[in-house]
Amino acid sequence: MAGSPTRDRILLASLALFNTHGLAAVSTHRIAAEAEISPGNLHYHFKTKQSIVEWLFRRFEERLMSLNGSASGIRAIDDLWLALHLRFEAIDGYRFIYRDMGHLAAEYPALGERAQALTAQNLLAAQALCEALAAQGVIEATPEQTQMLALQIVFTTTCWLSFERLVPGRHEMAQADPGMAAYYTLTLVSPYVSSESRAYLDYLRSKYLG
Amino acid sequence: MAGSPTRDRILLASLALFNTHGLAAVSTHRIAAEAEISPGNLHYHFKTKQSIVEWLFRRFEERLMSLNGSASGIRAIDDLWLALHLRFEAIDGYRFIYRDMGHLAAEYPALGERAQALTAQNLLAAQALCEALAAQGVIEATPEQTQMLALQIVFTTTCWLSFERLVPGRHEMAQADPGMAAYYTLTLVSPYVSSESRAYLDYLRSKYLG
DNA sequence: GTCTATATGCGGATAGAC
DNA sequence: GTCTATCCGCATATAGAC
Repeated sequence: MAGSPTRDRILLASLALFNTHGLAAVSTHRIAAEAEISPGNLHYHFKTKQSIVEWLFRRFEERLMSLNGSASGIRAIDDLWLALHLRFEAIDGYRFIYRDMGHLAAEYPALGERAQALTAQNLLAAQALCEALAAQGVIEATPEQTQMLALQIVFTTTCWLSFERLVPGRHEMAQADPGMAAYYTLTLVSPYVSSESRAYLDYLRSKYLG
Repeated sequence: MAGSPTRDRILLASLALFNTHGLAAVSTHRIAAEAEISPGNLHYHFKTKQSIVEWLFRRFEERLMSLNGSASGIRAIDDLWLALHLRFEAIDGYRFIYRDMGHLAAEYPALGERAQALTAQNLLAAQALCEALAAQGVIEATPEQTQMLALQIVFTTTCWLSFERLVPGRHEMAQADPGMAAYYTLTLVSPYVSSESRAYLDYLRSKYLG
């Protein structure tokens, strides 16, 4: 996966710049400068800017899909808490993808479709997760409520970090707050949590606030 | 507000193109072509592309703020249902703003800050709305739950239409579905709705599904 | 107010030496 | 693999005639 060290430096520099300044605002020249190589050398390793974005997107896909795969092991609230943290951290690491999805899908239609496919997978994983929680008695919900809860979770994990930049007091392109994101998501689950698990959920939420 | 007819045609053409193709992807030449005028004439009416975006953003602000102002009249579930529809339709009419917020804030920092300020106002209006619902006995929630519910509503109204493009089966840049958006938002409120209002809420939701 | 023609700059991508 | 130098095209914005 590392290929050559230079190749990897380019990907790392690109990721950092895209996350900080946005996909559209970062030129290949700037990437080359950040990676401390020449523009020509950059094009030796990646023929086009698109191919850089594709590689980053692939890594993002793989990371999320691996999280989706291990979603079946969730049995209790603290499993959910951990899973949410991991997911928000993964998305935060590639935050430019969802933040600049409009531009990304318009510029690279193939990636737009893959993003849709990824969302479909996330939805399936979230549904499996919610059904597992219901089966374990952690939450009490009708099948329709379970379905909607899964949708809420996917919507939130996908868009929350982008939204966070819109609430004043946050630094626009700077680091996000995965803890707050997980806290918010647990709030969505909260109305459906059974009385046995409620104490632990309240404990987790209060611990975050403190 | 209309100024000259040409000036207004430019704004209308810009809005349509931005909504369809995205802010970054639309050039001033293309706007001029859509408005059936010359590029030079466009710059007679608007010195810069930025000023076009600023005018559209101002209209968007005014529309949302007027909705925020009339939010105090909400007393029952069907008031909420109507208010959500109006809000989603307003946002849908200027959907490029939230969809391309990353690029917009990076390119025009002043507008990014105004978007933050607008979000703060939306949050206040949503809190007032939720408190009114609680005072009327439509919902039953602790102050903290009321607070979080307001946040959920603002998050959803802000980001849902952008998220919708990510779920497969939708046309990326095409028309959205405000009905589905309102349905989803009511689901968020649902756990807190008191038994007296629940029947009507279920009626509204089932009517949408049918 | 509206047009045509053009200046200016930048970003993506290439050529060819080392 | 890496560099410097350069081409090409597009987008914003301007100049000046009508």
